[in-house]
Amino acid sequence: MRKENSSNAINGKQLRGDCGTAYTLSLIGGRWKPSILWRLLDGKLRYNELKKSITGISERVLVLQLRELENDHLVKRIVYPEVPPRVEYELTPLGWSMESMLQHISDWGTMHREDAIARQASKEKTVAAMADKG
Amino acid sequence: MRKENSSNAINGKQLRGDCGTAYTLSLIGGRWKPSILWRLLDGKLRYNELKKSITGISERVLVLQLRELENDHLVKRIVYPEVPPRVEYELTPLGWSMESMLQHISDWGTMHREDAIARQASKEKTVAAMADKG
DNA sequence: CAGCATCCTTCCTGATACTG
DNA sequence: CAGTATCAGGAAGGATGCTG
Repeated sequence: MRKENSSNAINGKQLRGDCGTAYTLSLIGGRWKPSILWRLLDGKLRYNELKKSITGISERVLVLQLRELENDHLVKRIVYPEVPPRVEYELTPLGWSMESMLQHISDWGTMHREDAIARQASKEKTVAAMADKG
Repeated sequence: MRKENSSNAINGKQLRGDCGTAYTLSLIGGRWKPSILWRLLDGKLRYNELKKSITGISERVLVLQLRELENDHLVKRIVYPEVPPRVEYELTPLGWSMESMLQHISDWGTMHREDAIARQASKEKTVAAMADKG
């Protein structure tokens, strides 16, 4: 993914050595990877189904992320030698081993996102009130 | 952080709405944030202690990430009005609420990083063997 | 259908020098 | 001590057009 001799990559290695967290995040930290994995938890999907279900992703990025997930052995790519072509993506056992972890992450996010939104709203309210006065 | 009108930011919002996972990752997905949080799980630390304990991080980045963590209410910044100045960072209750999740993520990473390294090694061995033959 | 190639923009990161 | 300011480089992400 990264040039191995860039200081970027070197620091990344130190981090991975540092603790497992960084390693895990290097796998699922991509912008769209959680969405992809999340959808595949419901079962295998075709390329086009993935594309349509993830609003806003570009083809280029989708393919890139899928290839990375494939390289990391989280996702399996199955090509059917047909015309028209058909390609399906499904989680590998390693991918499935993430299920409870993804659930944990999602739960935390869902729970605390509410708080964050409430905080944001009250903040904007305060700003609005100040603007009213000023 | 991002310009709100960029398509980048819009897609980010959709993602956050998509599932809690993306929200959580937007908080801890930064390159150095896991390291920072991880260290603060051992107790509060001064700026310089953090800097020294995280090898390779630049001051600028450390400050930026700390500010983001502060804005997200994961970390509290305590300034002591002394000379020389002293600033300590500690986890907020919200930060502490991440503990088991971070542990989960770290455990997964530690466990499966071994596999990945082994895979990588056997791959390189194969390549080397092929090079020997060829 | 499933994707690759190309070009472009934005963002992130790091190094260096300076300050209250 | 605990930062800030500025600049540069590289990586990630996006838009579009084309192909087996």
